[in-house]
Amino acid sequence: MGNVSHLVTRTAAFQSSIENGLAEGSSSKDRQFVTALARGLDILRAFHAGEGMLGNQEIAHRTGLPKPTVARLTHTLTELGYLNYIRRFRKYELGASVLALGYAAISSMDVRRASRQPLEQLAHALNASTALGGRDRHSMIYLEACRGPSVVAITHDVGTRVPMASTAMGRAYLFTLPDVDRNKQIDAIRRRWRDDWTKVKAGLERSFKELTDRGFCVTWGEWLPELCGVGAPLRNSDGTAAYAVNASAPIYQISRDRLEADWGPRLVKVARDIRTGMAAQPSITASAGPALRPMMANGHRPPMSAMARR
DNA sequence: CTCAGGCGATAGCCATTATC
DNA sequence: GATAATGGCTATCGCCTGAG
Repeated sequence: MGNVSHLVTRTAAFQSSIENGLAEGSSSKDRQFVTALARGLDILRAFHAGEGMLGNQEIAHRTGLPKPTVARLTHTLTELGYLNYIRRFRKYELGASVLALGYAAISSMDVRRASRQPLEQLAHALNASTALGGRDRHSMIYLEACRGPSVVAITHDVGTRVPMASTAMGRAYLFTLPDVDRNKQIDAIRRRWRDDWTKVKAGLERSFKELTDRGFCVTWGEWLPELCGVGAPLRNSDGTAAYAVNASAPIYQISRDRLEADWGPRLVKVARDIRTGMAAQPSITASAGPALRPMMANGHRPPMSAMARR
């Protein structure tokens, strides 16, 4: 495999790469598509984990929106609690209402509960980082993340976004999509990486062959040069690929042979165990709701948004 | 302390688009 | 098709910082 580290050599570089054309996927002819809403959501997406505050100028740069438009939207989002304005720095940070949305989404995912224990056990057994991911437009986003006892170099947490094209998790997800959906995603990837499409395509093809032959794929320094990993798809009971799992570690900690002979088969088994666990568990709304949403004194449950605002 | 320069925010106007 | 809402462009204002 050639050196493709220049494609995306840092997480920040990847984050920048997804900054442009955020509202893509919409059709100008689609009368049901509300552009203003999409733009508002794009502004929220401009904020990345660990980056702190952003000013309107930076948001405008990241989203490709005009500054006055950004100013209006950030004002509106602030009024609604989705952004906080820090007067001292004249910048914005994500507000509590965003957390409420994220919490509401993540707490209702059966797959996340079913995956936690198997991923934790695997992370400890391999001394690796393991994760469950789902699609986020043309990226993968971590829905669960576990770390082995002495993994020092990888600090990806829940909410981390990684590229679909150059990670084992993303390729595993792509592999099991229905043809029509996969082709759409690959078209988008080709547009995004048009300058390096030959290399990206070669990587995808190699991974798809591995997935066909063995049920998992291996990446070696293709996203971050110091990182390697294996990925496996996680299909819904109806056969569609809704998620993917991975195990990753710094390159110096592991040999490629061991990735292929040991980690891959183990990850495939974990994916199978998670799917079995999902089938055995009742819906979150029936089983975990009370534990997640404590009763108030009057016997009512506080709304999620109210809990997150505290 | 003053001033200039840089940066970010926004008001005003007008064109375009969405909605009814 | 009428009206309201949205968005883009430009100019300007205000704040901050560093130099003198």
